[in-house]
Amino acid sequence: MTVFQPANLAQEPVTIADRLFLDLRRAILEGDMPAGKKISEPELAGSYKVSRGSLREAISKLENCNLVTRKPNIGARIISFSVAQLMEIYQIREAMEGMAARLAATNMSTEDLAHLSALLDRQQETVTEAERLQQSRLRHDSDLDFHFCIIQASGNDRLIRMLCQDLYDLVRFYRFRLNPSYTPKALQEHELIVEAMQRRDGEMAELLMRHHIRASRERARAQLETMTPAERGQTEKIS
Amino acid sequence: MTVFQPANLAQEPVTIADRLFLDLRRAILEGDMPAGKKISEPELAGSYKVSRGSLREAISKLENCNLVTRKPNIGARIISFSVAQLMEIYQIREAMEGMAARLAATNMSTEDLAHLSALLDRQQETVTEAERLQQSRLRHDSDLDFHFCIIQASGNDRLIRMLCQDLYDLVRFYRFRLNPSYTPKALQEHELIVEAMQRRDGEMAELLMRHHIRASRERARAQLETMTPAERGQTEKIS
DNA sequence: AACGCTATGATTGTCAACAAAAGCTGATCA
DNA sequence: TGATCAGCTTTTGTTGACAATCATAGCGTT
Repeated sequence: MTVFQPANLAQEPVTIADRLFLDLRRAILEGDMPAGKKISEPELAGSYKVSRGSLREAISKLENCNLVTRKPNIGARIISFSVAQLMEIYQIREAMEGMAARLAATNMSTEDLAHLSALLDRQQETVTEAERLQQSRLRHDSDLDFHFCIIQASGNDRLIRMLCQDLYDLVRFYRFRLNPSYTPKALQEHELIVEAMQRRDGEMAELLMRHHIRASRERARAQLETMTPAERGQTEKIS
Repeated sequence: MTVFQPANLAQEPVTIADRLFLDLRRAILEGDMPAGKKISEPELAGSYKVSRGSLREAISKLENCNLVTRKPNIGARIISFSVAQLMEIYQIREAMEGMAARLAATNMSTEDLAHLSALLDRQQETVTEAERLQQSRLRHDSDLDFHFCIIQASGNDRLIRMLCQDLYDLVRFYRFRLNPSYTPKALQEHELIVEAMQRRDGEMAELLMRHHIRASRERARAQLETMTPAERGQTEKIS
């Protein structure tokens, strides 16, 4: 089995609650439902033409993905945005993806490594192309692909689930709203990581991955500080 | 707020599904429900005197804790036991708790550090006492307390939640069934970690924590290999 | 005018019945 | 004898109605 599968671990939804969960998740991630908004069960159930029971099950799944929070007898609401939380996520990714890179360095098959390297080459071309088209989302997606590949190659199933299912939904949530600038530097860091993995140097791969994520965190922080208060206002924590 | 609160983050359950969730979780963790067993909704709902709706909500919460798995149209079952999965958990803890120790080294208040040091002293006494009474569970609980304190002191709320809510239920699940021997060596390693934190040396605290968890993993692995096939048979993966 | 209390409306939690799917039993046929 | 399929049973998914809880607005009191 190769690790090069689409980032969307798309298992065909068989149940109504499942389909609803996927729809709602997409809506939240892509900003169709504003961050921090309270969820009205009767209203949502009506607009999606499902019963409240199925909706509650879908909401429960969203809670697993950390995309909504629920309080007893009060209700659910979309998570709200905070810079502090984004920094926390970067810290966790630093630790976990560092470990993933270490494991991937020894576990990844040579052909998968070749594919990963090819992916980077394509990205190099895409960067200039995307730059021209102003399609930053293109670059972001390929950035996510890179990280997904390495995580998948770690071989640690639980690590994969914790990252891909639990944490990366949050990453997408923030990424969509921040639309961070994606510097060529990040691509260089990616290449260094792959080179270490090609040398099967797990220790170095981990160090480089941690450095890369820490650097990304600082780039995001710097970008946030340049944003106008108005831009941040929409996204600031609502509590 | 001090980090020295009971490991059971006990918020009084207000809803039936909540209370049921806590009951079931305890039952699973303490082995009242055998690992790998299929959950019959009508049966469980009957024995706990609740409706299937509430039960399903509780099961959904158990799924979040990674204590049960659910397949559509087939049902839920208690997670089953596998050595490979236990090793995976140790790897994740190595990465995440290492980061927690690094953060705690700079965040922890001096008085909390003093408390932690005192906790270790008490454990030192308790070890001999427990040794005499053959109450290995005593030692394990205090081991968990140690790790909980450092995680809580990291200050990273999401890291705390991912570890304390998601991963440590699994740790307890395995710990109850393996009943691992708790060597004095582990206590020494704990002391080294605290000393590094007292020096506010986050880098070293992380290294020592990672070393400690890696060593614990190898101790667990070694102990597993000495177990008879019969002992392991009850706990082996049922698939 | 400000604070607290009460009644009302809306929302969430809970339940039991219905529909659909999976698993099993036993009969049939090669 | 063995496999296959039909029909039945059991289990899960889904729904709408009922009960409990929370938020709000209006009133009265200090």
